[in-house]
Amino acid sequence: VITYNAAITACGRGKRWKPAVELLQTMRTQGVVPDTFSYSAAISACKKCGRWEAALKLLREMQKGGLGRDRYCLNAAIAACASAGRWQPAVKILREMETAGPKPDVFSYSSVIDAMAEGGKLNMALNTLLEMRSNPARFPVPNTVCYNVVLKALSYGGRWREARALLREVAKGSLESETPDVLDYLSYNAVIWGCAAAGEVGKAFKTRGEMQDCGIDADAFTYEALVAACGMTGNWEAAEATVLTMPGATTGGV
RNA sequence: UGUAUUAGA
Repeated sequence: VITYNAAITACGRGKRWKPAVELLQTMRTQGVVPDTFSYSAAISACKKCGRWEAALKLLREMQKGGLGRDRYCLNAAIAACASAGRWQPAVKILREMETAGPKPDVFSYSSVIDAMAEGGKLNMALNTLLEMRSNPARFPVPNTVCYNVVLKALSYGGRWREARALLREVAKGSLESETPDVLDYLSYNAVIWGCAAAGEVGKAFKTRGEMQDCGIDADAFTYEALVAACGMTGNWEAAEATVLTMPGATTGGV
């Protein structure tokens, strides 16, 4: 079984959902019974290819076969809906988990928030995040991924002010409580891109400064955003100056 | 052996 499961996972990594699903059938003809590991890997393979319906079908198949559906399978199914922007089935699975178990974890919520964001329900995604934060007795504490999903959606949805406000609020909060940083380079890059895309060059650079202040290194994606922002306003001198601040810029030749 | 953001070309 473990060998088959590893093969299904490998199909997923290669974005080959069909062979992944077919392997489940192959197992049975070989007298090997697929387990929850097999299904979570196969559902995830569907997710990687945008096949949310195939993913939900596998979930139904598990139930029909009397195989208990665990968190991994349900979370993978929510993620499959998220990648395809189908927020409604994602929410439905989450609600079922809330009422009938297994109790949703932070993976379930980050995925469902992503589903809302990808499905254009940005306010719903934001509210879910805020709800998690305000009710730690009922919900898992939102982690980096939960914030990143919302920050990215706000940023790329043109709501860079809110994205920056949330970013700064979270940064301040983790500073005050001395908790390890919840934000990472993805959080900052998303907001920097959001500012850049809106032509808010100053805010983009300011956000990069805050990124440095909390010890996160700018990467190629960060510089790309900053240069794009300068380019948008036609400020080629600033763009060039930014390029020259990149590590290795003076040794790589320009 | 299995699940979430990982980028906007």
